[in-house]
Amino acid sequence: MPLSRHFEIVYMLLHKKKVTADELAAHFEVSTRTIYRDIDALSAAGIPIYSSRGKGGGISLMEGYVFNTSLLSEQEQDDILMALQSVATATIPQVEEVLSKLSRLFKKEMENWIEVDFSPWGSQNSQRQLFTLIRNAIITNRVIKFRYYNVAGEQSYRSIEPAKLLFKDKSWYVEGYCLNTESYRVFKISRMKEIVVTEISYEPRTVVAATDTKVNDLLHTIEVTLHISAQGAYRVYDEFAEKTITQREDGSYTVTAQFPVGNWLDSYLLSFGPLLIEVSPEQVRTRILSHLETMKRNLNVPL
DNA sequence: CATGTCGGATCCCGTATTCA
DNA sequence: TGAATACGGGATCCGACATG
Repeated sequence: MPLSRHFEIVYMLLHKKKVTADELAAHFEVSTRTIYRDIDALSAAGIPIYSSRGKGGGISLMEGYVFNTSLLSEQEQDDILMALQSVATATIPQVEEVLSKLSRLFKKEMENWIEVDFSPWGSQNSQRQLFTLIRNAIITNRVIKFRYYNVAGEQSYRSIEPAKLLFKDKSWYVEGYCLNTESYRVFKISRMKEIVVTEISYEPRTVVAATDTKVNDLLHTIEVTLHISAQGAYRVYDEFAEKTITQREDGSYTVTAQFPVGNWLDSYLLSFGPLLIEVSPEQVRTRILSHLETMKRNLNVPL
């Protein structure tokens, strides 16, 4: 998928001012020729990328060019996802802006830019249908009713005026005005059962408050601090919001972010492999270590 | 259509050589 | 001695063709 590679190239260039085509080729496991074609595409898309020849040369961005890093902030990714999935609903102002920014960079099929995986942990195919159902309810302004299980496992029946679909931490959420509690709430789609789109229509309410905290409350999250080596730059900038990242003097990164507690977090952290230098808090570190011990035993690696 | 391979062109730069 | 020139290695660039 070339578009995501284009993004990564730009991000690498932002943080290492000069990179040779060979390095990029090795990093992406493609040929240098392909890298040059990417550079071509990027500069054709209006990114001030240039390369200097000869010894000590390499590919770099124009001096002083500050890429709008908010381009990839979590919020905007969410917006893009939403926009891509429900093109007709473009009622959220930021979406327009983000899409035009993107289309300026990548004029062509940006449908492929992000792969939406509706079933990250298994074969929950039904989530896709739910998603479509809720999306249609939003578009047509219909109240939906459903049975809901909260974090504590308690169930309740809700009627909401759905306002917005959110994609966060690998799951879909619907935000809406809950008629039972008369307030805006966020619901995790996978915990919604027996969803019914009613005939009752509603007038879209004016302001939908941004609800990062609400979503986090819902998720049982924990604040985790990661120390990731400089070689992990592309993952850091790909996967974390700008404001959570601090670069150290030696080029490595410290990231502090909210994560959902559980096995997913463990696998996620393990996926960093040698890029991960430190992790806190202690309880998370211990879990990772015990996973590694188990793996060692399973694979019969001598201690 | 994106990618890889090949071959060659071109450039930059440090170093060695030549020349006035 | 100092300036001009030659050379070679490292790097970008590009076209043509093959592959899947």
